[in-house]
Formats: sequence, structure tokens, C-alpha cells
Amino acid sequence: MKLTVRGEYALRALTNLGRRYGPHVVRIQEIADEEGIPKRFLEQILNDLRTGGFVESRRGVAGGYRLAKSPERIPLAAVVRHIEGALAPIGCVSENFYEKCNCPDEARCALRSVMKEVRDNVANLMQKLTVAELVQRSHQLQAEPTTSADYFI
Amino acid sequence: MKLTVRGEYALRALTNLGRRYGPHVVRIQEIADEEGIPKRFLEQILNDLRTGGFVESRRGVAGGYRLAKSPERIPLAAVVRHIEGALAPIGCVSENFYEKCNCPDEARCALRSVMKEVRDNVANLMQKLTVAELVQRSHQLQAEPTTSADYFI
DNA sequence: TAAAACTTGATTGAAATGGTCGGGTATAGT
DNA sequence: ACTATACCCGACCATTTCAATCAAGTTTTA
Repeated sequence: MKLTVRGEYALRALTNLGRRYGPHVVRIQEIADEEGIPKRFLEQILNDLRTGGFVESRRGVAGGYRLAKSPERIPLAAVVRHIEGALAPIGCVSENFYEKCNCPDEARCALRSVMKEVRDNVANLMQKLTVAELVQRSHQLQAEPTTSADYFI
Repeated sequence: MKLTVRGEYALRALTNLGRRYGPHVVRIQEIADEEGIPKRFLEQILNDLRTGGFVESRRGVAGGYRLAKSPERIPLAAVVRHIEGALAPIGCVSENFYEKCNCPDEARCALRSVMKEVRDNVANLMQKLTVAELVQRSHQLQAEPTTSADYFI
């Protein structure tokens, strides 16, 4: 049920670009340094995010990346689907990456029925969560002097 | 975010055993045939489920497996955790398989904060869903003459 | 004591993962 | 025009995981 490092890096990079959202463009190296991601690897990931329509790039000496849309229009579900594939726990309940499973009759498969519930749950939540939410939390968490638990003492 | 085939087989096997829950024991071969799982592979998985305390076995010529507890006391979350590991999308939000991530300050990591929400959602849902639920749905779906969609026409 | 069935550990081939490397192409500044 | 910078693209590689198989046990019943 885990995300790969690739997916994690993609989300970190998008958060970074989201914090600086605007007309200007950010160099890969800068993002790589700030987020602790190997540059060559991040290059690959950002390129992938570009073909997915999440970011756009500028080449040449003053080149770099920026978000292709506003942060609130980038749901995490879409990003993860593009980078990792299905959100569903098993292929036969995936809406976007359906694969037939080996049970004789899918319509009467109990496991399928239950896993569909899990899938819908995850998909709905990750559809609501956007890069904007990541950016906002990033600012909130930065502003807090210490952990939020202290506010309840 | 996908379950491995191993995990899927484990849940299918438990559902099978759940449907026949009782004092008697079921042969691996029988489960393998009914669920379409390679016997040698299922052998391995059931053994793993045994060390996890989900099933118990009887050796020898009249041997086999049965559930070690009643179906409603086997949450899918526990099974998946034992067979696959963490339910959490990233290691740093896992309660049972925590791993430090590479961000400088976890307490202020926006991605962590968001992923914790996803984790809690999945964990809560899969804690409520048990083998009993799988068995019940299995019976329901078997009884239905056709797909449930038809009831809404 | 033979046969059935679980137990244990090793092995294996293929795919996925987490990168790296080398060269290509576009662009700003001189 | 030239050059330095930075994105673009595809191949490559080492390691690990996955799905499964095999061999050789041990236990139990008939």
C-alpha cells in the first residue's frame, strides 16, 4: 500500500513549486537542493510531471519549471495516478487502470466488493487534497513555534 | 498503492476458511483449487498466516487449516499489515512500520501531515472491515440472481 | 509402516525500484 | 556567432521485491 520514492519526490517537488507559484520559473537544481532529491532523478520526475500536464518548463540558460495550473487545481489523486498508477488496492476495482482478476465472477467477488470500498475512500480523499492544501499546511506548520499538540495543554 | 498478489491470496484464503468456519480443518489443496491459487505458493502464505496467529493447522494425513479466531475478530488491516507491511503511503506516517523520511523536520512536513490523513482513513476503514464482512458479502452476492444494479431499474 | 499433509529453507526468473550517464536541444547574454 | 547554462531524452545498471517452485524434512492417521 506504499507510495514509491518517485511519487513522494513528485509531491515534494510540486509542493515546492506551489509555494513559489507565479509566472517565474525555478531551476531543477534549486528544488533538488531544498528537497534533498538527487538532481538527475528529479530531472526525470519533473519531465514526467510535464507530460502529465502538472508543470511546464522553460529551456535554456534562464530555464526551469513552474506549475502549469494553480495549486488548487492539482489534486494529489491525479499526480499519484500519473506517477504511480492505480490508487486501488487490487486491479479489478481500479477505475483508471482496470485489470481483470482471477476470480470466476467479478460481480460476485466479496473481496472485490470490499476493496472497492477502500479504493473509493482513498480516491475521494486524495481527490479533495490538492497541492494548494500542501502549500497551506506547509505555511501553517512553518509559522507554528512548536508542535500543535501544545495548543491543547 | 497496490496490494501484492500474496496479500490478495491471503485474503481469499481467509474468506474461504471463513465460509467454512468451524472445528474441522480444510486441506490446502482444496482451498488452492477453489480459489485458483498455486498450491505451493498458498502453502507458504498459509504458513505465514499461521505465524501471524490468524489460522491454525493440523498436521498429518487428516491435516489442514482453519481460522484461529472467529471471522469478526480478524480485521483486514491486521492481515494486510502482517503479510504486506505498512498501510501508510509513506513510512514516516506508519504507526506499525515507522521509518524516518528525508525531510529535515517531520513535525513541519506538509506532505507528512497530509499523508497521515490518508493513512488514518485507510487504517480505520480496514480495521472495521473483517473476514466476517467478507464472508457475509460472499453469501449475499452468491444469493443474488444477478447484479445489484438491476434492482434500481 | 506407508501415505497424506503440513513445515522449512533455498532457489529462481522476471519485473520493479532507485538511481546514474552521456549526449542532444533550446535560449540568454556577450 | 559563440558559449555557457539548463532542460530533454533514452539507455543503462545494481539491488530488491515478487511470484512461484523445489527438495527434503516432520507429524499424524490408517
